Amino acid sequence: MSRYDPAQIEPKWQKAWDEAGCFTAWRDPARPKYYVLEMFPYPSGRIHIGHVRNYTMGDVVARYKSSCGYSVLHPMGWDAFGMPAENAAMERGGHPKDWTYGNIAQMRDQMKPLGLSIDWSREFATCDPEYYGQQQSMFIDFMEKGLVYRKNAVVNWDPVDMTVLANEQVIDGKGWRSGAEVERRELTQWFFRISDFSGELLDAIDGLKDWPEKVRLMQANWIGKSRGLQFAFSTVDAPEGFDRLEVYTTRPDTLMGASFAAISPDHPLAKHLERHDKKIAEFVAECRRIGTSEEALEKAEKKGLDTGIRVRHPFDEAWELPVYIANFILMDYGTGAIFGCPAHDQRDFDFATKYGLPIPPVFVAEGAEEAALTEAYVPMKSERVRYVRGFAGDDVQTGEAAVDAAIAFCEGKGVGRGVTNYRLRDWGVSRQRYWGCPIPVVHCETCGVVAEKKENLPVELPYDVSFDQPGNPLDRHPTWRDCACPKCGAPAKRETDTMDTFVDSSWYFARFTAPHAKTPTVAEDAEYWMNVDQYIGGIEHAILHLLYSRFFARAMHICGHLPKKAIEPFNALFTQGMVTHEIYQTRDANGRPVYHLPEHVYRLNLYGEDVAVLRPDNFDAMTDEEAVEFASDPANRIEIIPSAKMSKSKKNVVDPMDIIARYGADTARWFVMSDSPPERDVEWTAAGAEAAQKHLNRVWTLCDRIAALPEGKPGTGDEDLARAMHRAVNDVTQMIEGFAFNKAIAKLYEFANAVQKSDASKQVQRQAIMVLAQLMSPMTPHLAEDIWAHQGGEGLIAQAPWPKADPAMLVDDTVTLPIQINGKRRAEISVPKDMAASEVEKIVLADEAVIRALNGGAPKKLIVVPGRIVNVVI
RNA sequence: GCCCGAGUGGCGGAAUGGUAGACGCAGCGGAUUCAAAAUCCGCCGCCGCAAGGCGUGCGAGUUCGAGUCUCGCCUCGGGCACCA
Repeated sequence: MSRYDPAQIEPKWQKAWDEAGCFTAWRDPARPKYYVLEMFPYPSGRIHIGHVRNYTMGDVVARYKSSCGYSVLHPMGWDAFGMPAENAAMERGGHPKDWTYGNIAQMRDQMKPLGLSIDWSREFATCDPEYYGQQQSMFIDFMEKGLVYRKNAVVNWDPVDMTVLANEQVIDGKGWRSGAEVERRELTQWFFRISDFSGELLDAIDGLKDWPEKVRLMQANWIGKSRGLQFAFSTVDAPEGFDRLEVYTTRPDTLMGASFAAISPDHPLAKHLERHDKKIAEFVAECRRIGTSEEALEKAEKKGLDTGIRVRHPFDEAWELPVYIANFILMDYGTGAIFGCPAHDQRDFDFATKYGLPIPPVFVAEGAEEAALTEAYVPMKSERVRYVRGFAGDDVQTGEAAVDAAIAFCEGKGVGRGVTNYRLRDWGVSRQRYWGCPIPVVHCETCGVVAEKKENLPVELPYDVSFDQPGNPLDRHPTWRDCACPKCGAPAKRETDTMDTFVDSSWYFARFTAPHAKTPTVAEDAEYWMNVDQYIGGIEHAILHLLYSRFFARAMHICGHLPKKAIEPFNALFTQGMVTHEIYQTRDANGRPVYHLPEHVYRLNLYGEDVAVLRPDNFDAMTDEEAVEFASDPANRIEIIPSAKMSKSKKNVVDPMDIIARYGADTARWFVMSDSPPERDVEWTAAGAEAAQKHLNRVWTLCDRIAALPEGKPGTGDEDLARAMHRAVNDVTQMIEGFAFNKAIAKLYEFANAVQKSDASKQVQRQAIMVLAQLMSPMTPHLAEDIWAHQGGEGLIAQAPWPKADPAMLVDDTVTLPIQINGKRRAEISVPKDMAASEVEKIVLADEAVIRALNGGAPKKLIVVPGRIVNVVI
């Protein structure tokens, strides 16, 4: 009798696949292609269970499609630039490059034992000069096509560390290391013109049929198309050059409810005023301390300052409105100036209340009378309301109709024009950091901003940098910065900004089609492999990464790097849920949170209370009683924060390597695919691994037992087992196609139970176990190969064609119909599948439970849903 | 604050508007064993001896029939443009 020993069989079959070249992708004109891609990982150093879940899902699809006869491309790479490498260098010394490549090597070593069907010959990291050099080349192409430009933009500035901070590094308005109040500072930065594509990116969402509806909605909302009126107020008492104030509104129908005008602290008028007015300067400075994130701005207390300037209402010269500077107005949206209508906007209402401004209603609910408001009245735009201060359209109309009428009216009067606006802003790609793709540009005193010559690419990052001072090491590098102007040859300075890491991840999927080419892509490879047929990744990337990639694909097409068909690069998208874990927290002397890894925490249930303590050094030497006693002391307790997305910064990560070492990869794979639906978050618990292991053992034992049956052994129930087999093939296939892996696994449990209980002939049992192995092979490929070989299967299961269900074996002759009385199930009957409804009715009315319920009377109604259910209404 | 999503037994979860709880975990009972592990068989939403009643976050509604559809809430999670 053989034993299931993953430690022995897993390396064996991985070697067999390698030797057979099972996973090397090649252009095969004879077969349809299938490109399956999981979002590539950031090389943090260790894979976590979320990676295992993500890559196993992709692997199931890749292996399944390969069995179905497709020529499959399933590559892997590394999203390798970014802040953590620099943070590590600052905290622990060392170099970001060494840290990153060291991490990649470790993670590759951790991933390989999973037995993923990856074409490792295509692997690359975005920090490879071979990759980012091509990215620089495309940056230059984008410059030539006018897709790139420079403008001023604000960043978070830490005045103590003298460095730019990411939003993540700003905590409650303070720098994460220095604790200093963060300021906003303007820098000249590089931008991609994604907003030129707003309309197209929005319209094309309709074509993304195989994307989750919620992602399409989120993208549409992010792009944020709005129709409104842009017009200018004429100003009173404004400085020279500011005799007009342009505002944009999506509710021009509320113009008669205007109560004030407000401008962003970054508005040119505000900037002008702060130079001459101390109070304004102080207020604007206060606004700038809020930070740059939209979340911070929206959550901050709404404040404003009256500038003393007035504007004239466009319909009434005598009607003047005060102009405030307000901290919640975004310079990037519309014109950076608004008029406030407090009656119909809660934020404006709060503002008007705070500063004692009038709140005139423009419309009231249909049938209601005008009355003083205690909160803003904001009905749906599609709702009909009665206008009491309307000026265009009907008295009673929907908001939509009123907006259209108001725009038409204003255009007719020469007050502004209807415009379509988008919320989407241009993509700022400049980062004042070392560990990123250098922007391949040179600043020359005579020629200005000049693109580097392509033959000089890649502009490689210098290795000799130090992280002992804050700020960008490229800025203070002694020689790297100095260069010759590509145009005139005079001494010039390199751009020291590097690119946002989102740029790196916006085209890697295209690069995988020709990963080592001397151009960004190769036409025939892109033509054959694009698009990605199935993209799989976290829901947290639903907006930015996917939107940037959609833009990038268009830009690459414009520059001739992708075919037209690839401008929407991902045919189907699946967003997997996240693996969550609870968080363990203590606080340092300054009250700032400190997080702890689960492996350093002893977690137990103490008299019904969930308790966590940090494991003391001598924890392993403690007896259970001592450990409980230690945990009982409230002084040792640490805080448990409810389960959240696993993140390195919160340290709530678990190590899948332990599971692989202990149970083998197939168990880990089986486990992460079972139970939770793949699109849903799953909280990590260790309990299920044992169960998965047990089941795989059971399947192996079953295989062994069947192999040991005497040849030609007759049996009973051949037909039943054959039917169960065809049913399993049909169901599991459907469920894999539909990304319902947890349900596929439930079916596989059922089928395994059926095989185990069967006393069919050896021939049928053998067929059943081999089909079971095939159906399991996408999830547990090693075990499946071993069963296949044990039963004398031909070749590798990885290369065997996917089994097909015989439709004739799927139909049952009789069905069980539940009988409901007034919608509650009361009985059931078994009838031939095709029995006429009238026949069914007769049987139902003769049923004992029905007769009892009717109590001699006749039913009000009798509903027969053929093949499903019967409902008797009394 | 704004946008998006999710809530079903002790737990993870099944359920084209049609038998709520498939499948698994945990638990309970039994077989095997000197004993244990492993394995196998059975039970397993709640209340109730039973008949029966109640049950899908809360409150309404549509329907012969609602976990599923509509409206209003509550709670939790994701994103918010420099985290990746």
